[in-house]
Amino acid sequence: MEAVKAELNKTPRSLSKQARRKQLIEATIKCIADKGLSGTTMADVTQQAGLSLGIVNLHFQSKEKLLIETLSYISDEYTSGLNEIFNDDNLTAEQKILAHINFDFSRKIIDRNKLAVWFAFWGETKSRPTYLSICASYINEIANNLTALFALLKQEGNYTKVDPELVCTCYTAVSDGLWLDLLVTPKGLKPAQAQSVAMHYLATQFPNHLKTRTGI
Amino acid sequence: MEAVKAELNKTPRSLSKQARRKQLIEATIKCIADKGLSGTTMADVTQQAGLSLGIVNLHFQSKEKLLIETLSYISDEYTSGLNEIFNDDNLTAEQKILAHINFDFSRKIIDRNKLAVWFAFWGETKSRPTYLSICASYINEIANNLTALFALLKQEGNYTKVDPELVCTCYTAVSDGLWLDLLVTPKGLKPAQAQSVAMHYLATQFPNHLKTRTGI
DNA sequence: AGTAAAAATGAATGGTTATTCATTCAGTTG
DNA sequence: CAACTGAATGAATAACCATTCATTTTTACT
Repeated sequence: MEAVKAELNKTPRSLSKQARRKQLIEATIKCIADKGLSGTTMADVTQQAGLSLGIVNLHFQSKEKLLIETLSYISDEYTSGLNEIFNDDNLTAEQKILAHINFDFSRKIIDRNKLAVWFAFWGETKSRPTYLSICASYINEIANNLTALFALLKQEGNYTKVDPELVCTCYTAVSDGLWLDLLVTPKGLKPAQAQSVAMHYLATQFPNHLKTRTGI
Repeated sequence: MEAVKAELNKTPRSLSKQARRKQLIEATIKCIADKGLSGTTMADVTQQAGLSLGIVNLHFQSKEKLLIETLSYISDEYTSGLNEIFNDDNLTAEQKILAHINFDFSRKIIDRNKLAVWFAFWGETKSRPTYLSICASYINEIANNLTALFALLKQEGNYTKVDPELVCTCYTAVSDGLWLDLLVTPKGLKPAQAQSVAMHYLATQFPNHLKTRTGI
């Protein structure tokens, strides 16, 4: 999240500090996936990182701050990936939508450890407003961008009956619901299947642009 | 969940025992919504119920068992409501689907306290297989019933291109995703809006039977 | 009313865990 | 190489919390 600052401030010391924080955040992701949010202790995290017990407080002051940084970390990864797509002037609206859906179901994003972290935090959202506030801003930003893309495609393809805002809400819900499926998997949904389900929905709205793949 | 047993075994004593368990489970739901799964202590639950500290261990043996019973409680409420619809021989396939969607977004079900509990447990699912096993069986049962209904409607309406299983997966994802929206609500989605989003999806598949309401 | 059984209470217990900080270790500089 | 600086360690601390159980209260039945 402070990658830029780290780049500029490039003494070996501070770089290593950045790296250590990242190492601890990634250990935290692993622990939350393995033991749940309530089940992860400082001892777990530091052991997972192969470091000593006191290290988290040294770098993050408190457990709570480590958790917040962990949520920010995966939020940033997701948002910045999408922004790259939105801001790529070489892509048409259709291509951006395709890139978006590809990204939503790419290995990097639907990694089950990270999904477990997402849902662990969402589950605590009502009781911890801080967690919500980290997500709230990016959720709205993405929704606005996506709605704009759907509006463009509507114009381009003369889909007079399409309501871009509705499609955005519905697509986002499909995507979130499929993420949950991928995490929970009693049915054993595979990433590629999940992606084609999402695609199937968009194809109902923009049939001339997007074709559903065969089968699920 | 053992309502039947309680009915048969109707001494005042056992009825009261049943009632006390329910009281504690409902206090637990409130606490999980207010303080999160990790933040809920025995003292919180018993205080919320207006009872003494030791009462949970008396009725549930342990905190873990209380949590499991709480998840079972809301699972059963959901499943039994849906089964009533599925098993109602007076309804056509179309009516059952409509009843299903109405139920999915009824006050009783999308109560934010209960949504918070659903997501709290789903967030821990990967690390606690017990939680998953409670949900897994009912998830598959509902999916089978719903798929069958979609297959019926397909036949009835000659929707040759509809894939009932795909529609079931997608509808379920939409519904789950909207539940998340209703819990998190940075956009402030209202229950009625959520329902019409779900309806909008089904209308893309069965346009002659289901009409989307105007606006979201 | 009297008694026995069941339910409820909450102080005490013991285990767990976040945080602190005196000490050790490693890297840098003159 | 010696002195210095900041990172890392982990034993000790203090707070928290689930569980236990001796005691009290309520209920059921005679």
